Amino acid sequence: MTSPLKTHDKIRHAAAALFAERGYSGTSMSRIAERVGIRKASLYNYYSAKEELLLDLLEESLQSWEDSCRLSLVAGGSAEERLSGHLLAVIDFARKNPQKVGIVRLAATQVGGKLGRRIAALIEKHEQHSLPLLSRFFSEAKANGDVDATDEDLLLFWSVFVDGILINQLFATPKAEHYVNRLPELWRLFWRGVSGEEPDRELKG
Amino acid sequence: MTSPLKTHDKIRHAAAALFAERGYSGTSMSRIAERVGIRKASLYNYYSAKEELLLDLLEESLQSWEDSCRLSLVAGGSAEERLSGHLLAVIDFARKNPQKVGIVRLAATQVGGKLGRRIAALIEKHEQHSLPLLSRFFSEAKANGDVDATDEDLLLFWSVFVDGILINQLFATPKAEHYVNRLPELWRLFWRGVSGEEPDRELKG
DNA sequence: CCTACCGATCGGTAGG
DNA sequence: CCTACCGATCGGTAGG
Repeated sequence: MTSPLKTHDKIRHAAAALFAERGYSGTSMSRIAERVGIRKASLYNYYSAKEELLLDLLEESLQSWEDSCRLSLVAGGSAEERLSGHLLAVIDFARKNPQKVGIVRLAATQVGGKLGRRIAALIEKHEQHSLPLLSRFFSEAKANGDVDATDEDLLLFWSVFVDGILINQLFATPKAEHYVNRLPELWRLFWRGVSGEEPDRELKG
Repeated sequence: MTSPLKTHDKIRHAAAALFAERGYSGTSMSRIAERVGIRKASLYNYYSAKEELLLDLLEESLQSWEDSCRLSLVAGGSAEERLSGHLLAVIDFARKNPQKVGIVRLAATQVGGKLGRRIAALIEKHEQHSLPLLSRFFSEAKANGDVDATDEDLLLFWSVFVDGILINQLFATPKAEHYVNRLPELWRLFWRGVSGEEPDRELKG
């Protein structure tokens, strides 16, 4: 019973796909319009400029990513269970929404100019929601003796670990499944690093 | 006694800086020429097309990266010393050559079309030099009991770790120094993950 | 949502 | 290494 997409949503989908594939400058408004099946000028009924279209997509990508991953971290269970659950949520989101991750990656690399500054501000705004949550998680885990390092180092190691997985999943596209299949092993090495001990149970995806 | 740069080198420097900042499509041949101080048409005495310019820069970046990091892995010392030395070499190269790393990142994201295929082929060619070296390192380390995981998992965990650090260093540019200062702590967590034991000595950059 | 159009700029070539 | 130029396309607007 899926109703046909409204034009505005078709624009979002077409633009997300093209931006993620070809980059911001590499994607023209005409090509987006062509994929939607309308004329370029009609796009300007929905967005006043190409820049606004990208920022709308970025905002939505960041928001839905945050929404998909926040809960897992504050759910019940041991620190190990909660953090591994969070990892699975992040990876799962990236697998199911490669274009949204692509938009975030694209935006993050667009550092120059006014557009770059607006993007940086948007990303920072969202980090102010997600980082404190992680920070609190690690301090509690440390207080409980579940992990063995300062909160700051744990947060850093976590960022490195997650970003590294995402990058490898995103770039080595033909081998992306390979990485996902190896998550339990990667998790074992990661958890041994942060806790100094073997994980209690194997990660299951 | 640094002699003035020849035009060809000026072109390479200007193009690398602009590509790294603005991306491939976001950088025009006129702008490159402008920064060099010549006319756009003159660029075509050095490169037959914009595409060739990017590929030349990419080849050179990959080659000099490889040259800077290969030795550290096959030097003398314990497995821990060699791998941590290799990590320092990689990070140090990235710090000193942000534009070269930027070119590689840019190129890796350019997946579509004929250009994307040529880039992928170039990157794959270079991986055929570097990956076997790492692979052999991990198998020997495992045979010696220095690490505790399969070679394949170690290689994967290593890639994730290094790429994660590079990404965080590249993107969170204002805080890049912060990451570099935390390398010893990150290394400790990483090494505990791969070996199951505390490192013998602190990493020194 | 369209046709018709704007000035600017794109990558690249001719010819010297 | 230059001037002069090419056709194509860019983001965006006017007006309906």
